Amino acid sequence: MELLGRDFYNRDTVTVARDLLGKHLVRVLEDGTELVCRITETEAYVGRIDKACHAYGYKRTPRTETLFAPPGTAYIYLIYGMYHCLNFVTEPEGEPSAVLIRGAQAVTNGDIIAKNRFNCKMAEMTAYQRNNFLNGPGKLCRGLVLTRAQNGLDLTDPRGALYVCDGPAPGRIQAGKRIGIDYAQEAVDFPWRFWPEESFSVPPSG
DNA sequence: TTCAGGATGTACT
DNA sequence: GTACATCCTGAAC
Repeated sequence: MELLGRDFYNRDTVTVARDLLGKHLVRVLEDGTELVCRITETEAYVGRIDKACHAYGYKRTPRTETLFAPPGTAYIYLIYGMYHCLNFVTEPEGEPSAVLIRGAQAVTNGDIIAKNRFNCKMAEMTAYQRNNFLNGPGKLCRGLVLTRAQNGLDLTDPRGALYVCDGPAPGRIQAGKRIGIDYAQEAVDFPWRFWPEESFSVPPSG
């Protein structure tokens, strides 16, 4: 599969969010094990105009510094004290924008991902666990062993611990409002959340 | 199947 | 001190 390079991320954030659906996210563990997932849900965050973005209005803090990095950088932060969220930085360096990866499906080494999530093999998961495997940003990071230790990684380095490759193109793409940003005033209604029609019959609740 | 509540710690006011 | 781009559990239906 073809590695996505800097040019892929150096574009309009909403476009990148749509184009990431179906792509293969590759996480290389310390021992060389490759965990591969197909991206099934994304959200766009655009600091220039978006009150839901941590760097709205170009606000620079130690946490948001990664959002000002070059496109193709991983932005990972801690949320609610115990979970992590994975984002890909987009647009030219200095434009604080990113795509949140909200959901995925296991492609390879599913048993290792299942062990990280539920401490069991995929075949041993309950029906409830199968339906709630990687369908949320915190769940995805848990399954792929992503924490703030991976914040700032270069996604365009094929020898790095995290990168993205081409994948099977999705069919029709659906759009909707973003999740968990009720504080963001007019931005709560921006239809910047995307998922392939075939992934869900109705918009997932989170 | 849905829902309320709690866990938990960092960033920022 | 307050808010937070979340998730899990257990109870009610």
